[in-house]
Amino acid sequence: MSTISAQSVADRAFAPRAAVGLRAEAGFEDRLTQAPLRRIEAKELLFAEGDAASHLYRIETGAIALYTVLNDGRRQIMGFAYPGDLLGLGIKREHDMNAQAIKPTRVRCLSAASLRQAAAKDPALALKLYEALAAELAATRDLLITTGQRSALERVAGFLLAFSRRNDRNGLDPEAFELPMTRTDIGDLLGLTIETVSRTLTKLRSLRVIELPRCHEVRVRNLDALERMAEGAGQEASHASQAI
Amino acid sequence: MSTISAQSVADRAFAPRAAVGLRAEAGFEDRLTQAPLRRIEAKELLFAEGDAASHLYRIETGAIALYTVLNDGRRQIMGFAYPGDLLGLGIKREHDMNAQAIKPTRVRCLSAASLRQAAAKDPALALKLYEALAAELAATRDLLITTGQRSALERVAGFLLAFSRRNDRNGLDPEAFELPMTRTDIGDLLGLTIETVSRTLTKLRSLRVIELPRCHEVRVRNLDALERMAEGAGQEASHASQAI
DNA sequence: CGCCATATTGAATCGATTCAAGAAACGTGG
DNA sequence: CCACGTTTCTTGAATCGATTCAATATGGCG
Repeated sequence: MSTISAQSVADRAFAPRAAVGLRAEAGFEDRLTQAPLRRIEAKELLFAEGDAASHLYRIETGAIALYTVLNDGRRQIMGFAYPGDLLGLGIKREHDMNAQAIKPTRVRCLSAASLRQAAAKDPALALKLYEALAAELAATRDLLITTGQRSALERVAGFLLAFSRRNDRNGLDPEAFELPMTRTDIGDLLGLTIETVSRTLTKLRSLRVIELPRCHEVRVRNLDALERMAEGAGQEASHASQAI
Repeated sequence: MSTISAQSVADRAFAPRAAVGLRAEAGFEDRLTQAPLRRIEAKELLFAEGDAASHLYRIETGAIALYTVLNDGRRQIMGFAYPGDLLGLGIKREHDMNAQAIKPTRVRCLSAASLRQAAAKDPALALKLYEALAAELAATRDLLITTGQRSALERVAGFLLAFSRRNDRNGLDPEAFELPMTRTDIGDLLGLTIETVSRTLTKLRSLRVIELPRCHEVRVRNLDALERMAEGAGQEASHASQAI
């Protein structure tokens, strides 16, 4: 559910994929370390809808929200990008979304034109970009399942769980993390109002599943319960997985 | 909203993209016309979740639903694929979705392994695959906005509008089309129940926006109104697009 | 310290769902 | 070709989960 995150999808990916990635890694990583670094303040836009899609970005530190806005102001966040994630993978000449930092952020900027040229000559690089795009698609599909099918409790539980799992992958504490975004951001990601997000967090707290020392700080008290709630163990006797 | 459809996204794409596509078109099209044709009955699966992702498919005739099923049976349709659309664009070794024909369908089958090899040597082909994947991502994002932000009326109106526009692109009547899928399918795409889909269609009919000669046959009576409803002109005085 | 953003909580409402009953459409076999 | 059974669709009534509106509370920051 953390979306956009190539890492978050790695969970479900297969070993050979990583192996292929390694060959390309060298050249691509070189390219990135040489790429200019850009600093963005919280709330500043990295790019906006309609801007020329001149660069591919990689988040170094911080976090960025990707979103579109409907003509009446409703906003759908497509995902949050965290360190290591790539932004701007499309093939369009202009961005069709807004990318806004939700905290001070640093990104590496690669020229889209030269990257495209390089990819035409280097199949390993091309494959790497293809994989990154496929990962973004997988993350978007995850979120689609969430907004299309899940209850508020499942959405919020799943959202929190994604932080726990990301921490786990990164060797950090899977039972304590910070929410860098506002309740409004969470709501606009999950298709809920800010009030519902707040109420649902309160409910998880009163169920002793999480603690909220501060409103942007989460401590997981019962990871199993959180996982069950994300899967829809709201109240009903859990339907046997594949039983008839 | 018709999702997955490379065509449906072409609307929003830019001229140079098509130009680039043309060069690759020749080789790719050759490859496809030589590829074996497979016939699938209605309700038959082209592939299922967990199957080896051995092939890339292109729909020749018919229609296919792409979906995932949650452990408790809820189903999210990610999109419908129509003639010309590509299926199986991922990089994973196994499919992470089900592809089920919703009417008798014919598909061309390309070996994923050989295609991958060819793409490594032919940047134009690689770009074509990349574009197709980007189109699928764009379509999925559209659907995410729909399920995340829109009301039942907006969802159904937008869904119908996609058929109208597809017909328009194909030189067919934009005011008459057939719905190849069931109400259940529509509901599982849009994140609504079958009853809500039915009621909403009835509402559009009683508002004289559409006619339903048969339940799988739609005639648009007021395209403007349908477009307005898809954009959220439910009842409120439509907010000026970009006004402050 | 005090202010403005953000977050929480409550009460009333509303849109969509659920449960339930028919109606229509479809396919199949007589 | 019609009758039948089955599936799909429609419609109604009651319910429920999430939203809306409104009133505090909290907290980050100048």
